[in-house]
Amino acid sequence: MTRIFALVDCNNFYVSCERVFDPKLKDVPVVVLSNNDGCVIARSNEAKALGIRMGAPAFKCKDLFERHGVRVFSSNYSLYGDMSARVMNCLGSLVPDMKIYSIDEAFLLLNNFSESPETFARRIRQTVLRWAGIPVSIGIGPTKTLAKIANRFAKKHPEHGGVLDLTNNPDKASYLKQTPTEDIWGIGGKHSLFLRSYNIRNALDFSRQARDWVKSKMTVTGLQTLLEIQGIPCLSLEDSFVPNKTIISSRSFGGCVGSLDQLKEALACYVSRAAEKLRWQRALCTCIMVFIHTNRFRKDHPQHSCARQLRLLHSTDYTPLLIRNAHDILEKIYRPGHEYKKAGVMLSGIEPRLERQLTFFTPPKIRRIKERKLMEAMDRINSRWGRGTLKPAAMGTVKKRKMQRNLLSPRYTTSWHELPVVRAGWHGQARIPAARSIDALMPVEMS
DNA sequence: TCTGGGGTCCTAGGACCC
DNA sequence: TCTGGGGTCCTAGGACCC
Repeated sequence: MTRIFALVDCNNFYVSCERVFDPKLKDVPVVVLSNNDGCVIARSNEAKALGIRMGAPAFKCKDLFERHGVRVFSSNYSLYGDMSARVMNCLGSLVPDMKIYSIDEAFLLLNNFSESPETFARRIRQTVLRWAGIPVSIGIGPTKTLAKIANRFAKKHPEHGGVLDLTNNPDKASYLKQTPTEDIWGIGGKHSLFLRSYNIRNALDFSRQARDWVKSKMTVTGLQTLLEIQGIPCLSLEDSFVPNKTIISSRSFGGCVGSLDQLKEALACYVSRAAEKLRWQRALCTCIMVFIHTNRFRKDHPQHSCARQLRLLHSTDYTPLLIRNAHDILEKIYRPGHEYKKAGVMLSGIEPRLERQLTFFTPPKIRRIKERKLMEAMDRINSRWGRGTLKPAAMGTVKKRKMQRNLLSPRYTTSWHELPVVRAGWHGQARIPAARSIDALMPVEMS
């Protein structure tokens, strides 16, 4: 049976989240910055029109921001994560087969509905807008890659009303022709330049290339993209609960860190966070990698970047053990006399807890139970009272590494103290209602 | 002065094993 | 002069995605 894939993509997601609660942001240029207010990672259409590039360093755009009155925000992941959950819950209530692809995207299967895929997609679009307050675009096609291409047109060209179906579309060739190779999902800058040298400039040109040639030049992943564009599905919807194969936790520092002790504290925080994610997916890891970098933009400073991996004696999710191992690695790779800008940890060799491979060094059951109870208690307390309520002492007690987040909006939906106020009335200063519709303020279940 | 964080998959080469 | 065949695992790097 031919499958019908739909890709639902939230428009300028982070900006849209800010706009739900602040109507003054409508029709004005808005951007959201990465951690430490470093780079531009989301732009409203008005900001895009000003020529602000994705990933542009914020300090280089400062003048432009001021000149055009661009509203600038630090990233507010509490808000975006919660809004994403609302959108996804909404989609999940409308279709049975769905795969969340990223914080702002999900693939759906649109087979077996009484309405036409396009009509149904328009209904999905309206529902998400009403329930979550977030505008989305929906592309439809016989493969995921074609659905992606359709989505691009649905988003860019308002005349489609936010939905485009490329399945059996008589104008498919024309749409492919209007899709530059670098805009094809799976073809990035390098391959796009390479294709250009062969005068392959758009998806239609690419779709006409020989399979053997594409495979030899772009490996099997390139071949997969070719077949998908030709309408032959290579990518399935997949299970939504496939565990990650690696878990990374890392940060750039607001300033620079030179001392081993400070790096150890930072690393303990990252390990602790990664181990939490590991336990969350009920898994254990067998490998741990630590990396540190100096600031690669400071050519005038001595540079050092190093990563080293260690295979653990037995699989684990026990934070103290992971911190100990991370510190051992750090001591081996650390070089005094350098100002480090970033550090991180990666856990890999991940196996489900229930399928644990015992080794000669696996601790006896009684100790494992003790460790499990300790971690469960810590996770429970932190989930009830907030992250970091209970933490390993190795993380330090004083917050020294401060992240730059000077332009943060309130956590409208996840903090009691920061809820939007409709009208202050009898108890003080007025905060104007923020939501586009009252539904946007309600948890999805209530709408 | 200031340049994010978290993932996936593929390939090649070296060390090592029998 | 001639020097096998078939594996695994690890590391490093590249390319891509959001």
